[in-house]
Order: sequence, then C-alpha cells, then structure tokens
Amino acid sequence: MVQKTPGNAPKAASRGRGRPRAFEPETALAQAMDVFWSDGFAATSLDDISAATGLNRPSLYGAFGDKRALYLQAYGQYRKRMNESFAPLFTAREPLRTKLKRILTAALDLYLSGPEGPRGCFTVLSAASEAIADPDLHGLVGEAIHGTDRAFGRMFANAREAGELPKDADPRRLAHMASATIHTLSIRARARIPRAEILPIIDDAVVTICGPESG
Amino acid sequence: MVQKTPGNAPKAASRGRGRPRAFEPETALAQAMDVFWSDGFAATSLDDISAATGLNRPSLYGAFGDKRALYLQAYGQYRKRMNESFAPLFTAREPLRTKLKRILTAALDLYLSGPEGPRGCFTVLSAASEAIADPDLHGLVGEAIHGTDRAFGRMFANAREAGELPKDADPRRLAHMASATIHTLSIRARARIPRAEILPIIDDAVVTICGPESG
DNA sequence: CAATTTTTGTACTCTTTCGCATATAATGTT
DNA sequence: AACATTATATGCGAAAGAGTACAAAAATTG
Repeated sequence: MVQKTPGNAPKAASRGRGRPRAFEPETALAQAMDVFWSDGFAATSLDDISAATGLNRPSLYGAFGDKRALYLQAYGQYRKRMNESFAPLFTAREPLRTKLKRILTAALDLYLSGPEGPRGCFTVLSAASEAIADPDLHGLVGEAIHGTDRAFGRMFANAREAGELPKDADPRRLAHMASATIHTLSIRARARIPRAEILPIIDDAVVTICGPESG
Repeated sequence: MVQKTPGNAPKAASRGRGRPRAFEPETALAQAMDVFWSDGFAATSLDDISAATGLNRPSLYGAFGDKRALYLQAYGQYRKRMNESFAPLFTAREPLRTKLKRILTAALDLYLSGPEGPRGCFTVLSAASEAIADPDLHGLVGEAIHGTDRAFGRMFANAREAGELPKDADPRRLAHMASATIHTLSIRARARIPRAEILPIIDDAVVTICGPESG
C-alpha cells in the first residue's frame, strides 16, 4: 500500500526547479481515499494517512493542504473513478433489465469490498459524516446524488424510446427508485448484512422498475 | 438542554442506600443521543456529552460505562422511541396510499429536524460510522433494518388481504422498496438537499409501490 | 449521631492529534 | 561551482480527549 520505491516519480516532464516529488499525488490520494472511506473523516488521523501513503505529514500538507482539503480531494477522486467505471455500464447496449441488474450488482460488490470489511458508498458515508456541515462537502455530495439520479434518468428515458418501457413510464420516478436502491444497498452492505441476504433486493428493484419478467 | 435543576430526581422509590442520583438516566441518555445523532461517534467527545447533559464525566462513566457503551445505550433508546412513534402509523386504519405517504413524510420531517441542521436517520448514521465494525453495534443496526423491512412487509400483506393491492403482489418486495425509500430520504436530508426537492420522491415511491392514483 | 454506601466534582495522567518550525536533501539556474 | 527553489524528515508545542483517583457531599441504616 505504501509507495516508497524511488522509481515511481512523476513521469510528466519535471515542471519546477526544486527537488522533485518522490510520490505521485494521484496514488497518494487514492491511498488516502481508502482510509477515509473505511473509517470516515473524524476517525481518520493524519498519521493514519501518513502510514497508508508512506508520506510524512509535512509532505501531505505541502501537496494537499489540511485534513479537510485532503478529504475533499480524496472524495473528488472517488467520484471521478466511480463515474469512469460506471459510465460504460450505463451506456452499454443491452436489454434494460440486464443492464439495471448489472449496475446494481456492480455497486453492491463495490460496497462489499474493502481492506477491512464492507465499506459501503463513499458518498453515503460522506453524507452521514459530521463533516457534511461543510458547504463544500455537501455541495459535492449533492452533485453526486443528483448525478446518479440523472444517469438513471437518461437510461430509463432511452429505454422508453426504445420501447423497453411503457410509453407513459416516468424516467425520473424510476430513477429515484433506482437511486434509492443504490442507497439501501450501500447501507446494508456497510451494516455487515451478508451478500446473500442483500442480493434479493436487486431482483426486487429490477422487477419493480422494469416490470415482471414475462410482462 | 442541560438538567441542572435539583428537582428532577428519579421518582421511583429510592432503591439503594447511598447518595441518590441528581439526574434521570433516561433524560441524560436522550441528551447524549442528540449529540451522537448530530455528530456521530468519533466526532463526539465525552466533554460534548458532559456539556449537553450537565453531568461530569465520572457520573457518565458511573451510570453508563465508557463511550462505546454509552453510544449503544443511546442508540437503543433511539430505536425504542422510533418504534413507539411509528407503530401507530403502521397500524392506522387508513387507505394504504395515504398511510404509506404519511409514514414516509413523517420520516422525512424527522430526518430534516435537528438542533444543528438535518440529522438524517440515526440507524443510517450508525451504519456509516466506523463504529459499525463493533459486532454489538452492527447487530443492533441489522435488527433495526430488518425490523423496518418487516413492519412494511406486514403492512403490505394486510393491505393485499384487504384488496388494496393485487393478489399477486409480493409484500416483501414492496417492503424492500419502501425501506429503500426511507434510506434515500435519510441520505438526501442529511446532505442538505432542500425539502421541496426531496418531497417528490415520496410521491414517486407511493406510485411505484401502490400503483398509479386512478388505477 | 456515627457508620456505611453511593454519587458528585476536581484534578490528574497518559495518549493522540493537528499543525508547523527547522534543518537537510535533491534538483534546476546562472 | 555557487545559488535559488522545492521536497523530505525529525521533532516540537499546544490542545483535546479518554479514563480514573480521590476527596467531599448526600443519602440510608443501626
């Protein structure tokens, strides 16, 4: 987990004139993200992050600023990565029912993963954190929630045009139910409810949103 | 918020022989609950609770044990209070559609309330907390989630018997969607999304679960 | 009224944590 | 080669926080 090998210096042409960084900010941010994601803002100390990244605190301050700034950047990277990894699932050319199930299952498996047990969704954790009182954070979290709503909404609107949903289906309503499913999956995963008990909820959501199988 | 008046000693016949408590444990627990609910486990110090209850730390330790034990008891009281206040809504004799909407709206307004801004659902916050690694806590949280599932499940089963839902409706599936709605309401409330933007989700859930109004 | 029991309040220790000061190292510039 | 510039490493200082020791206070019991 720690980057200590001197070989991984930034590959970009060295920009400044001083001593070059011995680490890649992106990597350090990903490592910080892991800790925040597991333990939350308040329960994570800068020493924890220092240990996870192999950087000492002054380097962290130099690169990212204080703990709050670091959290915001780590969460920003999380959002970017989620967008990147889920975008293809949303635009895949595949029957709606299959596609929705695939998205929800991918989300669940992500939420169940983690070095120290199920982590849930970082957006949900951030909302639950006391740090949500920070306007910058609840701005980002609000964007993330609305972004998920919109991604599902577009998917259902396209499906309706393609005749996979009734003409009078309301994409926004279905998107809200899909987002709600994402949220309940995250909470149940984080609460240590076993995968086998959570899986049926995915099928329930697919049936609720897309209608019964043979319909 | 603080109980300092000497008049509120426990009314129960004094049980022991030593100096009597100058506070009611139930009240202190409710005050501790408020702080944990707003700020979470890690970000709440015993000094915060001491300030909120008016008790000093040794009294807290004497009455409730350490911070973890205090959290578990505060969360236990939360669950008890929620069960008490929501039970009548679940068993009310009322059309299903109205009843579901009333329950979801009551939940949302609870989640939007709080001395320092929207607090969300304490169960969801506990699940998101790093303290969820504690087996006692994730046991309680799991029970709470399943309890909500079961309460909705019973309600939908009764509604089906009463002809308010199609004969082939699956109460458990509908319960999962209702619980998911509860969870998304909590997250959105906590994320500072305005009430007016969240309210439509309640109608979406009612339509999704009970069918279109005139159907 | 003295002895016992339990709670309360003050103060203490030990640890953790944040943020920074300062010195050293590694690079580019002249 | 000397200088400027930026990064790293050690470690300091101040504050917060958890848990407890101990003495004073308030009740019951004999």
